[in-house]
Amino acid sequence: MSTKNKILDAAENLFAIQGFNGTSLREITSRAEVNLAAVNYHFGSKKELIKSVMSRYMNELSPRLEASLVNICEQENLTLLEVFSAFIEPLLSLNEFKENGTSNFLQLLGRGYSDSQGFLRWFLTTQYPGVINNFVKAVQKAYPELTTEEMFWRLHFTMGTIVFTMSSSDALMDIAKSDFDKTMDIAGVIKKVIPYVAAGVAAPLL
Amino acid sequence: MSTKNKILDAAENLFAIQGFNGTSLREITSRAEVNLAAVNYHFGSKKELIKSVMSRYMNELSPRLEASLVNICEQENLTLLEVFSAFIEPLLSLNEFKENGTSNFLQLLGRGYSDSQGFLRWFLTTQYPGVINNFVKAVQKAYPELTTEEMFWRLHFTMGTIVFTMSSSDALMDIAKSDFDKTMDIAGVIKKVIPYVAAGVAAPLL
DNA sequence: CGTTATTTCAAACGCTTGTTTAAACTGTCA
DNA sequence: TGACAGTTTAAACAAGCGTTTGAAATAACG
Repeated sequence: MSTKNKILDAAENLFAIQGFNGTSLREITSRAEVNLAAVNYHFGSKKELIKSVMSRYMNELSPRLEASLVNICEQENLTLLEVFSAFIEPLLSLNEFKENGTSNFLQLLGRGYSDSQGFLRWFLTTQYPGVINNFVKAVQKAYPELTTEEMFWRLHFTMGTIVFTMSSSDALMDIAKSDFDKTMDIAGVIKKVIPYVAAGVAAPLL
Repeated sequence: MSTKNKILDAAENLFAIQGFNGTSLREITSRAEVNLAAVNYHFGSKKELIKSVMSRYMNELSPRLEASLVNICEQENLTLLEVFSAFIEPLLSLNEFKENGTSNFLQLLGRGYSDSQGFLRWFLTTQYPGVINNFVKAVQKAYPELTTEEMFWRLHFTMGTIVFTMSSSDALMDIAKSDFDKTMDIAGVIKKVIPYVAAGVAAPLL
């Protein structure tokens, strides 16, 4: 395995657990068993390393996501639950792409919204605008009465729910294990959260 | 104003915007216009300062919150929307206690879940257990079919929605202003989010 | 007043951070 | 073989961090 990939893998796992600010280059290079200077040699800076870690997932995910959403849009009598499921399916497929892929990616996404003053949010929305556009289109088809403004709010609430849940999923799964003696994985958590957000978006207008 | 309070105010605002790890003591003391060593003199350490910032709010909020929840529990035919409204009212009252109180507190709460490897979560749940207990009781009365485990998950989803929304409320309100020409304040955002989370918690069991 | 106790202050401490340097090593091709 | 590009390495860099120090300033009290 190349030095570059060793760094990407180590960085990804540490970033997911400890956040971007909370992970030092020395931790990364020591876990990757490469020299400290290798990060700056191969990526230029820590910030660029973060972008590379995210891009590796987004380049894999973005086409699948758009395809899945476009596909579901052709369906008649579309429900919100189906829309969200269409969104989730490519996410879960990241586990085939990489071990713990789904979990890592969603946790990284969550970190990106709280760490590093939102530069990751800018990066994702400007680099991958097709995803959100197709998602909005699908929701609009499933729930046409929803005004654009109301949808704006509810989709951001949904984003928040997912992102927050994933970034603290380890802690939540631990509590669930000790309180209810139920072992849970990321897919299980997602199964719990989908009905929640679907119902939220589908909430009746006042 | 005392040095201690100057530090608390400066720390609170900076923590809310930049997170705990992202804010240095030098930033805090320079904005508070006090000496750097004052933090360690008055609070002992940065960690204790964080606790103090949170305690100032929790000591104000916790009794009001419990009273409001106990009060609503006496009602017949309780709905989830009423339960959440009972929770929100004391939160909004923090604005009378302190300028930007509601917004700051909720943002800090959000930071506490992602920054500093969750020690704040431990702090809050062990120091203020009454709040969550009463809330669970109220939800249970409004929606008795919900199992304890399902409620655990949905309440954490709700927490995530609120916390994420509040921590990015400034950005969201800006977008709403430019896209829909609608000026929004924190109370307005909360009015939007309440039906969403109420519907989420009330989602039918599969 | 003088004597404590409390609070402030500038300066330094030891440590960690991301980044850079220049030398050493590796493989490739003439 | 010798030369050259690509890569790795140990060491150092400057800057920032939380914390500690001991003396100066201030407040409180008999």
